Amino acid sequence: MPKIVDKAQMRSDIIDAALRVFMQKGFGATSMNDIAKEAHVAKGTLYLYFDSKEDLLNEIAHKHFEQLRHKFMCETPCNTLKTFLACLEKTLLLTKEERHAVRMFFEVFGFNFESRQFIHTYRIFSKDIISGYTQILECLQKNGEIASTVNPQSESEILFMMLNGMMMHESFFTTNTMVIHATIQHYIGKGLLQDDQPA
Amino acid sequence: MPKIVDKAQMRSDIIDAALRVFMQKGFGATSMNDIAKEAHVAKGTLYLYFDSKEDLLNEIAHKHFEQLRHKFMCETPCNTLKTFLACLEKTLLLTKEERHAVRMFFEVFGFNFESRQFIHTYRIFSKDIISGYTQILECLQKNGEIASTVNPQSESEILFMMLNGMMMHESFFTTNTMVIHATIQHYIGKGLLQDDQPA
Amino acid sequence: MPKIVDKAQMRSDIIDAALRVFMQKGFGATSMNDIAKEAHVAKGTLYLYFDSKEDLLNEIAHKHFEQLRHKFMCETPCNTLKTFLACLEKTLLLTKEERHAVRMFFEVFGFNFESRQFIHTYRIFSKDIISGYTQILECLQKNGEIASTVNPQSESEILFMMLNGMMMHESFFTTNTMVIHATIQHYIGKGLLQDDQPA
Amino acid sequence: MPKIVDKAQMRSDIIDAALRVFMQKGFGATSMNDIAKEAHVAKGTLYLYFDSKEDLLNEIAHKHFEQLRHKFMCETPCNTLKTFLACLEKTLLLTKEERHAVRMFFEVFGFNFESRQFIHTYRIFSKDIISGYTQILECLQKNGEIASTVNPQSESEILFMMLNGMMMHESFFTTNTMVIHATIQHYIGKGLLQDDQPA
DNA sequence: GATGAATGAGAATTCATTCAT
DNA sequence: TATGAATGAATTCTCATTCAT
Repeated sequence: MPKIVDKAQMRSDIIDAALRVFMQKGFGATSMNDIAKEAHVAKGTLYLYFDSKEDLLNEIAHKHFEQLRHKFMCETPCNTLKTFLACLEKTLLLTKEERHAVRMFFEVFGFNFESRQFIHTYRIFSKDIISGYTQILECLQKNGEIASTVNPQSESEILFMMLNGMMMHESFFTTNTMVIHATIQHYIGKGLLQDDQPA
Repeated sequence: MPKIVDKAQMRSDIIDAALRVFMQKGFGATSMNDIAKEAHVAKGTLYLYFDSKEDLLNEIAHKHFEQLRHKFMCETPCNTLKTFLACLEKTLLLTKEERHAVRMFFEVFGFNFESRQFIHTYRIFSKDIISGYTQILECLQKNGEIASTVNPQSESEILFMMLNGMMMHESFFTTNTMVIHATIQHYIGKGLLQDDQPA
Repeated sequence: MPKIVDKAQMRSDIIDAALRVFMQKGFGATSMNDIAKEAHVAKGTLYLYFDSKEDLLNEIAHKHFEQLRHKFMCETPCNTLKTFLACLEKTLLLTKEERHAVRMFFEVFGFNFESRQFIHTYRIFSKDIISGYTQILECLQKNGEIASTVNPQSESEILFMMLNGMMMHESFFTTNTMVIHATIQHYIGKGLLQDDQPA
Repeated sequence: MPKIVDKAQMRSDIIDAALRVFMQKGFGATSMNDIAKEAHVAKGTLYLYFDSKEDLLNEIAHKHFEQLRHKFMCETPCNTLKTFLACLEKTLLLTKEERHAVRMFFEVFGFNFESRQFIHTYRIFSKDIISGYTQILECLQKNGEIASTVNPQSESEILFMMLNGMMMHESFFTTNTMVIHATIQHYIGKGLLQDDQPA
C-alpha cells in the first residue's frame, strides 16, 4: 500500500523551501542539498518530484513570476484612470523584502539564461502583464477617460518597460517615493490624457 | 631578459576572450579553463594577470560598463532638445550583438550579486550617466528649451530608469523601432516641455 | 532506506588506508586522491567523513598518538621498580614497522606544525604519559623502592624526554638492544635509587 | 666576457634567504618564488645554482645541520668533566629563535623524508656529534675523571639520544632551566662517575 | 649569465545525480 | 515512496620547471 502523497503539494513545498534558501544564501551558493534540508526531505526525494536541477529552477522561475504577476496586475480590470495610476504606483512601492526578491530575480535570471524554458516563462509573463494593461487602457478609452489617439497595445508595452526599469532601479537604489509618484502621475498620467498622440 | 609583454594589452586580450566565450556558452557555463583556451594561454597564465576569477569578473564588468557608458552618453553635452532626444533614441537602437550583450550583462549581474566591487562599479556607472543627463537638462533649461519647472536631477534619474527598462525589454523582445521613437518623443519630449511639473 | 553504514567504522577504515599510503609513499607525497584509492572509495566520499584534509590529518594524528600511548603506557600502574624498568625497556623495543611509524610521525608532525589542533593533541598525549609515570613513581616511592628525594613529577618529565630521544634515535639507527637495556637499567634505574637527588 | 660570479657565495646566499623565509612563513607554505624574492634573484636563477627544489632542500638541510653542529659541539675537545657538563647544558639552553628553528627542523625533516640525500646528511651529522663526544669521554677517562667502566662509544650515543629528546621536548614546552640543569648533573654527571657500569 | 612570463600537471574541494536499501 | 551514502566529473587555484629574450 503506497503512501498517498499530494504530488502537487509536495512540488509546491519544495519550491517554497528553495525560494527561502535563495533569499538567505543567494542563488549561486545554494545547492540541492541545501534545498532538501530546508524542505525537510532527502536529497533523493527532490528527484522524485523534479527531473533535474534545471527543471526545479524552471519551476521556481515560474512561481517567482506568478508572485511578480500579483505585484504587477491591477485587480480591478477597469475603473477610473485614477485607480489605475494608483495601482501602478503601488506596483513600484517595494518592501525591503521585495527589493531583495527583485535582485534575486536577476541572480536566478542569470543562471538560467541559456534555458529556453526560462525565456519562455518570461515571455508569457510579459505578454500577460501587457495584455492586462491593454484591456484596462481599452476600457478607459471606451469610458472616455484617456485620449482616443492612445494605442492601448503599444502604450501597455511602454508601461511595462518603464515599470520594469523603475523596479530594477529601485531594487538597487531605493528610489524616493515622491519621485515614483511624480513619475507615474506626470509621465504616465499626463501622457495618457493628451490628444496629440503619435501614430 | 624574459619575453617582453605589454601587460595591459594582455589583460585586455584576456578580457576580450572571456567576453567572447561568455557570448557563446553563457556566463554560468564558462570556466577559467574555457577562458584560457579561448585566449590561447595556459590556465596558470590567467592568474598572472588576474588574482582570481572574481577579480577577472570585476574587470570584465568594468569593461562592460565602459562600453555601456559610450552607448548611453551623449557626446554633445548641450545643444538642442531635438539632438538630445535623438541621442536617447540612438541609445536604444541595439544591434543584434548589443542585445546579446545586454542579456549577458544580466547574467554577469546575477553571478556577481554578492560582489561589493560589482555593485560599486554599477553605482558609479549609474551616477555618471545620471549626472551627464542632469548637465544637459540644466543647459537646455538655461536655454529656455524645456520647462523651468523641470527638476533636472530627478528628471535624469527617471530618464535613466526608463532607458534601462526599455533596453532590458528590447534585449528580450526586439521592440519595434517605431515604438521606441514614439516613446522617446512622446513621453520624454512632451514631458520636458510642459509647464505643470510636479514638485 | 539508504545503505546502512557504520560511520565510525568507515572513518576508521579511511584512516587506516591513509596510514597505509603514508607508509608507502611518504606523507608529503600523498594526496586525497591516493587515500581515496587506497580506501576503495571515491574522492568525494572522504569529504562525507572528514571536513577537510586537515581534519583527516588531525584524526590520523589522534589515532597515531593513541597507538603510541599504548606503546608508552605501563599496564601495571604500580608494582616493583623492576617491572617498571622492564616496561620502559619494552617501550623502546621497536619492530621494523614501528620504527617506520615513528619516522612517519615526524613527517606528519612537520606537515601539521601550524595546526593548533595537532599541537593540542600532542600536548595532551605528553601530559598523559608523564602523569602516568608520575603515578607509578609516587607509588614506588611510597613502597620505599626509590629514593625519597626523587621528585616524581620532574623525574617523569625527564623520563619522557629521554624515551622520546631514544625512540627517535632508534627509528633512524636501529640502536643495539644491549645499549637500550644498559641505558634504562643504568641511567634510569640507578638514578631513581640514589639518595642524593638534586632539588 | 661572462660576468664573474662566486658560485659558492651565490649558493650560500640563496640558502640563507631560503632559511629566512622558512622561519617566517613555515616550510610548507614556502615556494620557489618566495625564495627567489627573498634572495633578490629571479626564479630562473635559482635553477642555475640548484638542479631542483629537492636539491636546494638538501643543501638547506646540510647547512641547517652545520648550524646544529655548532650547537652540539663542545669547543674544548677535552678538559674537565665539569666543563663538559657545562657544555652539554649550554646545548640545551635554547633561545626563542632556536626553539623555533628546532620545530622548523621537523617540518623540513618531514618534507624530506623520502630523500636519501637527507637521511645521509642526518646520519653524518649524528656520527660526527657522537664521535666528538666519544673523543671527549676517552680523554676524560684517560685523565681519570670518569669511571673506567664507562664505554665512551655507547655512552656518547646515549648522550646524543638524550640531548635530542630533551631538545625536542624543550622546543615544544620550554622546559624549566632547573630541570635541565638537574638532569644533566644528576643523570649524566653521576652516571659517568659510577664504577658499576654495565658491559 | 640572468630574467620572469608562460606552462600545465596536479592539488583540494564541491555537488548534481544515482541507486541499493 | 523515501532515503542519504556514494560517486566522479568538474572547478578554482598553485607552483616547480622551462625557455625565449
